[in-house]
Amino acid sequence: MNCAMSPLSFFKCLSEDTRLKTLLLLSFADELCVCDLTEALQLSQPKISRHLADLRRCELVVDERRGKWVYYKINPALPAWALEVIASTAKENPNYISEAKSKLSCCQSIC
Amino acid sequence: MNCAMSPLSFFKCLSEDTRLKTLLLLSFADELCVCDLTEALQLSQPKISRHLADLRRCELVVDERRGKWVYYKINPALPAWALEVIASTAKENPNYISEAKSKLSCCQSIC
DNA sequence: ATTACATATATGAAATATCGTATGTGTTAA
DNA sequence: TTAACACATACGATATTTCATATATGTAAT
Repeated sequence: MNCAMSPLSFFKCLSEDTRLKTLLLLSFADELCVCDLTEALQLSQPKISRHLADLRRCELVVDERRGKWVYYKINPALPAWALEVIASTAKENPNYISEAKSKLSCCQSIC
Repeated sequence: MNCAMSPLSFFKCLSEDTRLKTLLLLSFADELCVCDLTEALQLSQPKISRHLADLRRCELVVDERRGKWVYYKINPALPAWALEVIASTAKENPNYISEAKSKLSCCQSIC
């Protein structure tokens, strides 16, 4: 996935299960590290990491290293319409992420 | 593309250029036939038709035959959040469809 | 019935996306 | 400086999507 912020590349990012769930979880959690996501989604670390790299390349998320951990959050500089798509999708589709969300109740990187 | 209305299949529909432009055009034009879309997007009839079939399967659009023509419109029964995603994407990304829109000024099926 | 036109689908080839596994990089603590 | 941990990336293999081309279906008019 070969980005440049356009509606098409934006939706391409949202068109894969791991990336979509990651974005929706971030829309609730504000900030998560890679190990939180591997726990929540029950997926391998390289798989999570690869999809986070896609999201970074499209500038849908920004990362920040703090010590051993790398924290990701939704890019606050995204256009308003894009932020709203993510927020309303998260809000209106609770079932899609409820299971992952429950495994996030106590973040690995904090607790 | 193997649908059932879920956020994931919704965004998969929006993740391809032809399908996304088709939806955004429909969001302006209300109703278009296949030949309008081939004109506006300058693409082959089977290509348009195939993508419309995907959109139908996911229930993002509904079709109605009237005489020789088949008219498509956005499925009015879509959940509100999905309708809003389409509408706000169309509104906030005028450049993405301006060229196609200009070739639609006089619909083939009507004029 | 035959023709013309609008649209739909089947088929295999080509392009693209995704994945598991192995390995590399950066950080911390001993 | 070594070890342990968190994360990133490279590499093939596989799966999925997309496409062009050919052909089928449905409608209307003759």
